[in-house]
Amino acid sequence: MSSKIKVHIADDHKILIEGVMALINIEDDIEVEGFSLTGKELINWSATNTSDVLVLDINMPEMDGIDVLKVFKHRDVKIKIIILSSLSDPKLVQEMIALGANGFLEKSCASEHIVDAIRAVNNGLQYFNEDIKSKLFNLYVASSKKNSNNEESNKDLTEREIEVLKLIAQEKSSSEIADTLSISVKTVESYRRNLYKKLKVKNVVGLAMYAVRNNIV
Amino acid sequence: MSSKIKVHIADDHKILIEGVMALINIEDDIEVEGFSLTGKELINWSATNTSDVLVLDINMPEMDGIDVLKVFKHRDVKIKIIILSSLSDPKLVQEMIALGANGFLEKSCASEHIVDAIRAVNNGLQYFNEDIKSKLFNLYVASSKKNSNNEESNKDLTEREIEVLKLIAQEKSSSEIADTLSISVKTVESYRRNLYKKLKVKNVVGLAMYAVRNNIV
DNA sequence: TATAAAATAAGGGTTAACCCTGATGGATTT
DNA sequence: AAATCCATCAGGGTTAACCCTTATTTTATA
Repeated sequence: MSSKIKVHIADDHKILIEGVMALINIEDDIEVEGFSLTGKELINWSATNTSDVLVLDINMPEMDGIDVLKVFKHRDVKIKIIILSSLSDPKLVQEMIALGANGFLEKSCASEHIVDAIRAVNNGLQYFNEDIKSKLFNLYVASSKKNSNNEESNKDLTEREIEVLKLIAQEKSSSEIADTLSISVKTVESYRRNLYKKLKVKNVVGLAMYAVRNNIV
Repeated sequence: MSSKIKVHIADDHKILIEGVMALINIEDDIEVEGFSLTGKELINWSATNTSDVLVLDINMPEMDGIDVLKVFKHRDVKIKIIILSSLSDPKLVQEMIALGANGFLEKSCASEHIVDAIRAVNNGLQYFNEDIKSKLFNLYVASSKKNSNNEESNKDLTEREIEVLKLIAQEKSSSEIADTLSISVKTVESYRRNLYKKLKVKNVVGLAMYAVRNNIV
């Protein structure tokens, strides 16, 4: 094997750090590079140091794991991140994924999963336990259905109204739309009014939101 | 038990219908109500009949399963739908979920899964085999990261600009935003101008599109 | 400490959006 | 034949959006 996978651990509980270190030190392809006890310490560490994988506790005082992820994302820190958390709120997990987390482990999960997770993310894979996958999957299904329900309730738009809406969503003004469709500006304004009424929105922003949410682009 | 779960089967292969019927008839809480050999037959059937659960093959000649889902959705047909397919392209599965599918089974899966799936969707649950869940999960993670990458490329929006953008996306006017944030209309207009420049959009429609695409709502 | 960036605000102007009313010819449906 | 619905257009009005410039205070960072 070329070289060991370097792991940094961030948690405000010394006992957890030591536990994880013990688990990792059994393996001969992984080593603990160091640890941080607070978010700030971690940020400082990251300014001049790096590792292959970061095991990050989400609940830390002052600056928590989410804040750390934001800073890392902003500074484009290249490190694989495994989140450790005691609870698995899917919304939170969703946010952490968006912020660049590569894996997620509940603290209650079997301890040997940590080394599997480390190897997985180090190889560019994602690592989420089944429970999280199921919860996120349900969220995902729910949102897919919600989006498509909206889609259905607007079939009463006419062809021309949809054309105009499409052009509005392309940031065109009424006069530009009139030119494009070779009709008068007044006609375009009529369609706008119909769209406002039919879609029950207050202004052009509502039209744009509707258009993008229903893929009329 | 109150009454049996009624199942309708739609597939252009008689042999598959008979196989599924055989599997179902073993169970004493499920019964086959009938079957359709084409999409059109199924649509006609649905006009005057119903069942609790529909087992729907996605590959049928003329009118395929997707078309059927669209018609059902449009007519707001209330029936739980389990998709049967030989291949599990995640994009396709995604579309079917959006169109109202409640479960998904690969034809290659163990045959006893079909009755589990029927009971699950009849109880209002989703039923997807693990393989599909994993594939969709990966899609989901990928899209979350992509969205957040966009978000990053314009991280130069200030806190206040994001607040204003959020309110704009809620169809609020500059004066309403000024009230909400307890600042002057002129200040709000300053933020608008900054947003136009930073996001390189022409008008408020561009702002709305950006907001909804980056989940700033 | 100096410099930059963010949040705040104003004056003053042009244009596009938005609202109301009303109208006509053509297509479809009853 | 009557009633809708659609696509089209107009007059005339109010307000909000949009564009330019400038400037102060606070906060963050080099």
